[in-house]
This record gives sequence, C-alpha cells and structure tokens, in this order.
Amino acid sequence: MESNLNKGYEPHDVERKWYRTWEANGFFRADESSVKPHYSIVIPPPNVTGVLHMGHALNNTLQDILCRWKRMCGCEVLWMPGTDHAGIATQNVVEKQLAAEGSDRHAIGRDAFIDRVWQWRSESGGQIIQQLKRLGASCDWERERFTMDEGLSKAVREVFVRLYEDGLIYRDNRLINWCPRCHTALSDLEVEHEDKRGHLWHLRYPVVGSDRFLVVATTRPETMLADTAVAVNPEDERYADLVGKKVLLPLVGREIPIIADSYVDKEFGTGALKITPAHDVNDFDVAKRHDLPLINVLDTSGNINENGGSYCGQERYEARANVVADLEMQGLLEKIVDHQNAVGECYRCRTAIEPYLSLQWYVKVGPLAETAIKAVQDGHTRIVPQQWEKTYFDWMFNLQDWCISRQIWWGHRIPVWYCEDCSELTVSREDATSCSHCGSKDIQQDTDVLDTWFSSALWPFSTMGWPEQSATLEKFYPTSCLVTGFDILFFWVARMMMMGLKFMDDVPFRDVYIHALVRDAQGQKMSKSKGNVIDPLHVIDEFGADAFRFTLASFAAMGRDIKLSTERIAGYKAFANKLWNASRFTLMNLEGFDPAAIELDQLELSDADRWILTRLAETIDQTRQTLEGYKFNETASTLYAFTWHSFCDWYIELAKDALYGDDPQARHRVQCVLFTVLEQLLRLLHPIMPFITEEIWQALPGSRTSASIMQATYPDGAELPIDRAGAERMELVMDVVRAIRNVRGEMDVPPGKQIAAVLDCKTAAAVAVLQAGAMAIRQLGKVGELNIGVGIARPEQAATQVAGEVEILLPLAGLVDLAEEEKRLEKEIAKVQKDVDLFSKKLANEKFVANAPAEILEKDRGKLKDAEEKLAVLRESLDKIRALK
RNA sequence: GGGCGAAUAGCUCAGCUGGGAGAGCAUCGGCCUUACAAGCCGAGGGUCACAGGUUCGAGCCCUGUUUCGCCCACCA
Repeated sequence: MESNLNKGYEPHDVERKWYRTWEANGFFRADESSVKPHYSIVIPPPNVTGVLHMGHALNNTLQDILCRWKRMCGCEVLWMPGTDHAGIATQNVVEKQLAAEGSDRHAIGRDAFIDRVWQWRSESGGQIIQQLKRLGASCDWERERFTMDEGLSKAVREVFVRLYEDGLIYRDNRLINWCPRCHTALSDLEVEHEDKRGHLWHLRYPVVGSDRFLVVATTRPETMLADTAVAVNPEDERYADLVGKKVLLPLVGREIPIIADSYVDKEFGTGALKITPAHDVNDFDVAKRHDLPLINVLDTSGNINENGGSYCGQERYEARANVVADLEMQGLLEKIVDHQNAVGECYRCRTAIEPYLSLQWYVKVGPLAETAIKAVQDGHTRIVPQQWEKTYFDWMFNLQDWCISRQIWWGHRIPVWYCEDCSELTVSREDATSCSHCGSKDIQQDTDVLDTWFSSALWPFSTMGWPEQSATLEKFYPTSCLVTGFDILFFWVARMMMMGLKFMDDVPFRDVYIHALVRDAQGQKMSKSKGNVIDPLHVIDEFGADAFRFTLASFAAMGRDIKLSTERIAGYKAFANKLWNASRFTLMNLEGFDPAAIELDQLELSDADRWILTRLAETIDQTRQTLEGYKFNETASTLYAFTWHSFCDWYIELAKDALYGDDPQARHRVQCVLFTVLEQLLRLLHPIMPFITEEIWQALPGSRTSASIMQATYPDGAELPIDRAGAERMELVMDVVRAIRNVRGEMDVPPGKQIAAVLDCKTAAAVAVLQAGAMAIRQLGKVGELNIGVGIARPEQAATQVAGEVEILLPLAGLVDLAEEEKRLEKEIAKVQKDVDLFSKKLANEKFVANAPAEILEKDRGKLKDAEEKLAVLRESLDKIRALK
C-alpha cells in the first residue's frame, strides 16, 4: 500500500509552497466588478514598526477564518491589508537610530528627518506583513495601504478641511497632556494612569499680617513656585476668617489671595488647596472662575523655567527635592504623609506627563458621537459580544473634545497656513502658496502633525479610494465585520464610527467582533520586560501554522482572556498529524478509485455508512452555525471531535473490514463514503487549517472543479443522505462494542486475546441490527465466537453488561475469576443504582410530575426504565456469580 | 470613585432560551492491533467560590459576601 503523503506531517515546505501558489494565482484578489455578494474586512493596521505578537496572530487568524469561509460560501471577499505610520512610535525608532550616530533630528532638520523615516520604512518597516503571510493571511496584498500613502493623505486633508468648514475643528489654548520626553501634546486617551505610592506634603504658607500659617497639602510641592492663590471651601469654618486675606508664597515671596471655592474638599488634606492654574487642570478651572493669573514655571522638557527664580534650569524632580529641603530649612514643612495617587504617563514612553498650557487643534466630537451612538442603538452596527455595547455607550456619552495636534514631525502635517501679514488662517486641501484672505505670499504652514488615530479613523473608506467615489467603495463599503481587541475600542473603533458616518453617511462596519486579549499561561500580559512573550513565529516553526491557528480558534471563546500555553498547541499539532494520517489511510485505500463515480443514493449503505454521513451532516450544520455566530472555539471543538472521535476512532476502523475483504462492491461502497467524508471534512477545516487541508485535498484522486481548496464551495450537507434511524442502529452496535471493551478493560483481558460473546436481545429488531453489525463487533471487540438471538442459550459463568435492549454475556471460562467479576459487577451496580434512585425520586415528586413539560417527563421515565432494567440484569448476574463461588 | 468580567476535575478552559456536570492535557491500568506510540483501548477524578432566595427543578435567574482581573475617572 502506498500513498503520496509522507509518514508524518511536516508543515514547513507545505506552508511555503501553498502560500506562494495562492498568492501567485491571485486567489486573494478581490474583484469589485463581481456580481457575487460582497464580504469585506479591513485589517486593523499594525504599526509599521510592529513585529508580529500573539495579539496580531489571534486577530488575523480570526479574520482569515472568516474571509476563507466566506470565500468558500460564494462571496466576493475583500480583506484589505495595510500598516499604520504610528507617528510617535516610528519617530522614536528613527530618533534612536540618530542618537546612536551621535546626531538628533534637530541637527539634521525636518525634511532630512522625514526622508530618514521613509528610508527606514523601505528598509525595515513592514516586516509584519511578511509575518502575517506565514500565518496564512489571505489578504489582497495588491491593495496594501499605508496611512501615509498619497491617497490616504489626500483623504486626511479632505476630512480636516471639511470638519474645519463645518466648525468641527477648532484651535484653543488649554491645559493639555504634555509629554516632556516626546515633546508633544497627547490626547486624554494616550495618557495611562497608574496608581503609585507617593507623598502628600503639608506646606505652611504664612498669612500676611498675622503670625498664622495656612497649611496646604500637595502631591507636587515644586509646583508651588507657580501658585497664584490658595483656595478653601466657602463652608469651611476653620478658614472663614481668612478668605479675602493673603498669604506670602514661600521661596518666591509673592503675595497671593486666599479665595473660597466649592470645588475644594473640606475632608481632604488640610482643606486648603494651593492653586496652580498653569499646572493642574482643576486649578485651571478655579482660576478661570476667580480671574487669577497663570504662571508657567516649566519648560517643554519638564525643567523649571525662568519664572522659577533660583530653581530655574532644574529638572522637575530635582526641583521638588530642593523645594522641599528649602521649605524644611525655613520651618515651613509641616509634615509628609504617605499617599497613593494616579500619575499620568505617556503611553509610548512611560514618562510622567505634565498638564501644560498650550495652543492646540481639537475636534468637536459632540455631534459626531451622537450619530455614532444612534447607529449602534438602531442596530446598524452590531457589537459582538453585546456586553461591549455598554462600554461603548459609556465612553461615547462622556466624550471630551479630541486634541488632534502633535508636536512631532512624522505624520500628516496640519493643512493650515498662517499669514504673517493679516494673521488670518488658510485651511486648504492643496498646499497653499498664498493667504486666502489677503493674498499675501508670506505664509507659514502649521508645524504640527495630526494624531495618528486621525488617519486610522478614516481607514475603512480611505483605503478604498475615498474621496473618489470608487468602484471599491461602491462594492465593499460598509465592511461586513471588524475584528479587533477591546484595547482599541475607544482609540479606533469609536472614531471610525464617527468618521464613517460623517463622511460616508453610513456605518463603517455591520458587525464589530471584539475578541479576547492573549496572555501567558499565568494570565499575565505578555511583555518584553516580563520576558514571558511567546513569539508566534517560533510557534509556527515548532508546531506549524495550522496547529497554531487551530489553537487560537479553540481558545477564542467570547468574553474571556486567553491564557496561551505551548502544551495546548502541541495537542493541536497532534491533531494535524491525526488528520494527516487518516488521510494517508484513506488515500492508500483509494487506489484506482474514481470519485466521479460516486452516487451515494445508488449505494446500499451500511448502518455504519449512514451513521458517519449523518454525523457529517450534523457537523456541517454546527460548523456553519458557530462560524456565523463568531463562536470560533465551538467550531474548532466540533470539527476536532468529528475528525478524531467519529471519523478516525470509529468509521475508519469500521471501514477496514470491507477494504481488506474480498467483496468488491462493499469495498467500492466504503471507498465512496470514505472519500466523501474526507473531502468534505477538508473543506470544513480549511478556514482554520488552510495549509494541511490544501496539501491533502490536492493529493486526493480524481479531478476537482477548482484549482484550490480555497475556491471550492463550503459544504452545506445538501447531497448527504441523512438517516437518523440508521445512525441510531449503528449507535446500538457501538454501545455493544463499548460494553465489551469496558469489561475487557476492567478485567485486564489482553487486547490481543479473542473472547466469545453471547448477545441476548429483547427484540428481533435488535437481533437484526446486531447481526448486521456482527463484523464490527467481532473486529472492534476482538470477539471470536459470537451468538446473537432472543432468549438465546446463556453460558453458565459469564461477565455481564447491558446496552439498551441487549444483554452482553462474556463467558468467563479461562478468562478471569469469579471474584474479579463480582467486584466489577458491584461497582457497576452501584453506579446504576444511583441513576435509579435519582429518577425514581424525581418521578415520585408530584409537583415535578404536575409541572414539568411532557417531553422532560417522558425522557426521565425512559431513563428510569432503562436503569431499572439494567439494574435487574446486573443483580441477577451478581447473584449467579455469588452462587457459583 | 464609577463600570465590567471571572471563580466549574490536579492544570487550562467549554457549558446555548434553567431539565441527569463536559473537553483537552495530566494521572492510573492494559496495548508496538498492517493510517497514526504525535498512536490505540479502558479507568479514576467535581459541595460548579460562599450564604440566602425564586422554581417541580439552579453551574445557569435574583440578592448579598469573599477573592482575583480589567477598563474608565481632573479630589489636591
């Protein structure tokens, strides 16, 4: 016997070979002129600086499963790939390069720096795209986009100008989040808060014209240099007499007023709050109410500036230490209390951010959010799992205006020009050469760039050619589904919703499927610093892409984090190997077989055939349903169970008799069924395991209607003969086999040893079923002499088991001793007795009988009857054994 | 401070609109049976976190408690 397949499955060459073939033949290509129904997904564009991590692997595996499945279902599928220019992250990478060369971006200048970034991108950017290919991602790579592409830049300009014209973009001078290391403003979302142990310093401010002190509590003593007032709660009797007076600000010598404002919490600290309007958001608001001056004591690097007097030039934490020391020396430090509070950090470099007063551009999100909320409320976009809707709404309802300007160089430059002559703004889709107000040529473009997420927000339509009314948009917008992790629900999903609705007048996607985050086996977030990162590429090397994908799919239950372990992946590698070997077996036995001759309805199918075909039909049904509902883990386990436990464990074993026998008709019949089941199974598995299924599918005999399994149709079970009665008959045969195996196993009968069996049936129908299945019983139960009948002659000493209406009697002679069988029976009886007790108690309950649905009652009555009958048989058998002892 | 989620076998997790607790791995026993030892056959293992409640019936629904995890938030 031979087959074209190697003995064990070796993924590497197979993966490389088929991926190349698919790509070279354009199988990933989407055709906008197709008349087929559309299915489209835009990839969450990974950062151009990115390397494939587990999050990407999961995210893209799920997308690929959907895309391959929908393609096979007859859809015209567009999976739009690309990368994100990742402003700050990418700029940081290139700045590090420059630093290594002893240079920096200011030394080489803006234009040269931008050139360097592009150079970096062409050399080492986008390696993640190659890595996605190793995963098997079937993106339409010919359409690959980059958020800094010309087309996408045009879209960005268009959106900026239109939002400006609609009054939804404005410039304002406010306290923003400033990163002193990146030297840029950040949106609220880009600031991460982490609780840290710190201190609360109690400082004494001398009250002018008295010998009293007003004690303020602060977490940031160095900012006292910029205090312009001290505030107390108007209800606070302790300080009522001080309101309107002044304190002398220590170290600085400035007199500042004591004011009353209800913002101050009497209970916190001392109840007196130093007001530092230029360095605290709340203080800023208080200052506005009381018309207080703003004093900024920090520069853009977080050092004290010239307003900080003698502390000028000191780094902020250095200044803090010095301020505290100086106050202490002057007896103005009352005490230091331990205190925990949340410090805002830059999400890119973890530097503590400063609230910093500056002029920035904002998007007014109110009106945009309103439509985005309504779209979800009205069901135009469905969030799956639905629990995330609440999070989405909560965030949308509390949205602050979005700060979109960044003081970095790498990104979409803000299309605004300032006139030196009339100081008006020119906001333009094209690069402006003159002021749109006075015509002056003396204009300067804004030096800032846009938040990276501004261009990402346009991704679903900018990648499809917008602002042109392209055929791609026509065919594929709105997209069918967005697959993403919840970590970017706010950053990205919410903003795409707003922009899509604003500019396309329709939601960007029908479904948003939110998947879990991947963690390590201990449930920790994977991170380089923790050293617990599992590299997807190593996993692919070691276990193969298919095993990896299957693992991810089977872990992708909704609403829970994924704890990934390599043990689990190894298990699915074994699964791939199992499929491989089952295929080898099938191919070995299909020599000279022509699948074109298969006509299932012309064959005299055995119960085993009916059973496996019916099981296949059920599997098809479940597979389609679970994929439709994004229940990837259920898809995986359905297919796993069918492949291993139905097809391999039973059907292949059952098939051997006919395959090795000398009845050509039986052989042909089994070949037809084997081929049918394997071929459809491969198609069912293909979305999850694209490589191995293609390799095997191509090795099948006969010719296919399509060149690749990718283009074959997804099974729908239409042509399968579903025969539940036949399947049930087979289940009885299987139960008998299991019962025989159980006794053999329990009594340690060597597997090689043949035994005799007597099957005493209650009905002639059962006899017929078992006679039809006699060969299976002999083969799988290793039974030699087999007698089947109603009220048949029974052996004197026998081990007894019961399967439905069949008593199974295995003559003990020479096999085991009576004591063994007695023990086994006692155990079995105890088990069945429990069932009898349970159901008789249940059915004795009048309320249960009165209230439970008839269907349940009937089921339970049947179960009780079965258990009682089984119990009687086993007891009788036990009595006999005891009598014989 | 608000919100969300989790707690089920030794481990990792499924468990649908409430109807006799499941899988994989691990463990134990037996097998190199002509697709597969990356395998085959069998077995053991659970007070479904705790306390109440609703119900004929609760892992599932309700209330409270405990322990973890995450997200959001301008109390110095």
